[in-house]
Amino acid sequence: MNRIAVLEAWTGNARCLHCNIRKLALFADLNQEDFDLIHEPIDDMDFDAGETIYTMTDSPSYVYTIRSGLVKLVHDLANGSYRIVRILRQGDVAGIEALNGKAYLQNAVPLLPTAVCRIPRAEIERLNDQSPRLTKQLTERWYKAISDADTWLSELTTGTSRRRVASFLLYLDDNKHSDECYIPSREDIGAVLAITTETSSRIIAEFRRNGWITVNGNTARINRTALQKILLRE
Amino acid sequence: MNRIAVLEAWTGNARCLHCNIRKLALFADLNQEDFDLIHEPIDDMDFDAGETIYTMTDSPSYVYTIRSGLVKLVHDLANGSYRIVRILRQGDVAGIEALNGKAYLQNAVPLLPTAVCRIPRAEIERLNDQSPRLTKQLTERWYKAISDADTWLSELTTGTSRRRVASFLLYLDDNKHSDECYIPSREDIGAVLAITTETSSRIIAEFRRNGWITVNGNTARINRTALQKILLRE
DNA sequence: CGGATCGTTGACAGGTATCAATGCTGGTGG
DNA sequence: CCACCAGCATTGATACCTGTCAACGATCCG
Repeated sequence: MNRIAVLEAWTGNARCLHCNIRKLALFADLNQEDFDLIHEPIDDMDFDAGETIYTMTDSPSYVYTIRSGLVKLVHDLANGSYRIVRILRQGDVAGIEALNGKAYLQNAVPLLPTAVCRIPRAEIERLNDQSPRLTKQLTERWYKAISDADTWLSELTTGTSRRRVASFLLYLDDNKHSDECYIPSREDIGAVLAITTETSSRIIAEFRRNGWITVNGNTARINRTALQKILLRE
Repeated sequence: MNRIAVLEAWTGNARCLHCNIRKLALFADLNQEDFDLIHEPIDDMDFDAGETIYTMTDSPSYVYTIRSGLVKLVHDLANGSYRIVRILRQGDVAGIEALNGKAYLQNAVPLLPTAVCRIPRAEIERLNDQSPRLTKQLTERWYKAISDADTWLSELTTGTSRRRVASFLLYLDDNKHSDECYIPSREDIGAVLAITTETSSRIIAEFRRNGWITVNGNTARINRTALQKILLRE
């Protein structure tokens, strides 16, 4: 089960108003008046890697904004394996599909220690009804979800597995915070790219031998030029 | 270039109110009052198979509701090939990402003669601001787009190509109108499943020889039980 | 009737999955 | 503190699958 630390209950609007990632977040455009409409608490929560933020069988009552960390969206398959359909990072929204009220479409699992703020669906609906300032951000989030899904579908599942790994590494590198980017386990890389663990391991190892990436635990430094050349060929 | 037949300009709200697919469409929940808010014309348009409804380079000024027919969303790749990221049918919305104002994410191309109604983005934004009755349908459409994208990503790009073809045929059969379902060209099947034209041809031919599908031009009758058995194995 | 387009099939090379074994590393308990 | 263990990464051998290149058949249409 998950270790969930509710750091503090939301009691006023000060914390949202002064949130240090607010310009990235769903509530970016809201003003004082909007925050006064919020009734239920918005909780900050911390998760360790491998815990579960939500699963497909949970009641879709919350939307999560990622304050820090990295989260994979995992779709379980009938045969017991799984696919990773997206990776979310700071400022991204997880579980936006809860707004439709049907169900979460995947399980959300942190790849790294991750901090989120958990927003009740009812509050988003109230705000959206009563304030015009949330609509734009919501549209933006839906758009990003589809855009990412379509990009993954068309770019990361096309071509040889070397091409896919190179493409995925470049994607991870695009989203890095520091000079090194996070590298998932070989099994997770396989689940993103629809290849086996062994194949992803072989290719990562080959890239290391070629000097195209320098792996350091679960991070790596990446030679973008070398990897981009593969995209052109394969 | 496309042959676009504007059947008639929208001059009142009678046509939308009495639209025979309205209960399926984006405007399902709107009332007389809402329709009175509409200023710009909503045009009915007919397209032949292979024409273009919109492309990624078009200004994202319209959202399209599909009245009849079948539409593929085509993502062009850098190397000249393409991937089909979704197939839309009656009641579905094409180009919902226009609401964010950035760009269409794919090209929309009919697989069959297709009738659409073309709704200016500005009208949807006006209605969404001034009436609460569009929000639910819009959320529903965003949800469906993501749900479909994630399902395609996780189900149709996983496993052997026989498994993928079987899975895709079952998907097509789920959405059929009559007792036969539409079968795309072998090249398009390949673009959906990330396999080559030859491989999809071989597999379809094999399924025919096995009696699991009966192809008739671009439609087919499908033995669901036989194909479902493949999904369990591969 | 020819030509164009699409579907089918063959041969073969190359890529990937599978099965299996061996390192590697971080954490745990004696 | 160190041996051990569990989990992950790596690598090898091999069979199978898929892409590639090529040829041929089927169908439609001018």
